[in-house]
Amino acid sequence: MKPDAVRAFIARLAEINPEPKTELEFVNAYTLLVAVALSAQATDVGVNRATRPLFALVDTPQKMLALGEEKLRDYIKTIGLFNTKAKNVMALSQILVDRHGGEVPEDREALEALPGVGRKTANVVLNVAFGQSTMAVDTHIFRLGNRTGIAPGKTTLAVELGLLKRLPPEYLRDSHHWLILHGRYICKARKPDCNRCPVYEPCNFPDKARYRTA
DNA sequence: ATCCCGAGGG
DNA sequence: CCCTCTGGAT
Repeated sequence: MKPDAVRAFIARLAEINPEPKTELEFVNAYTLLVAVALSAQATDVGVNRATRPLFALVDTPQKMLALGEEKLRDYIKTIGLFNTKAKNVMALSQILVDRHGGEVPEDREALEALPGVGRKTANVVLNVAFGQSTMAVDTHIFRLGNRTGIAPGKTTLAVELGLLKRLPPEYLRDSHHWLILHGRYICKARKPDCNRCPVYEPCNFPDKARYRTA
């Protein structure tokens, strides 16, 4: 996609949703970190359903350690990969207490050193909790990067770097939300809703006409 | 059967 | 690169 089309694409999404926000529920940087760590291969709706009662009681790593892995597992049983996630959240909470004064570190290296926290999760925390213009590439953004032609790439890292390079800087920080929401509700994996698409014009999806039926 | 705000291990 | 972990929704 040409630079002008990329700008038109993102500017249109910005126009529709001037103040985009995360649909994951959280009350502070720690609960955001936990929520994102729990979101692998799960829907936001499913994660929120599990974390709502949890975060009402547990909103610090100290409280998580006091809760214990068994009880945490009960809270997140309905989310996929719950066993690994429960272990990771406990281990990560212990590290926050031991090495970071119970706070969520504000740098990528320290975040990615936490168990269960990779580049994508670190990027979300840096962006949402600390205001950095990172681009967290999840399943939706990876699909959109390739499907629309904004930033094609074989890996999530390639798509991330492509987006960082091609998106206008002033739109960078919020683009994470615009793209993810567009992917979730319009440019869906199975049946992209090209009829309701606000960026049909600049989009380079080869099959877009085929999905505009009614 | 496929997808959902992935990460870690081999 | 591949595989595994995993319940819930469609």
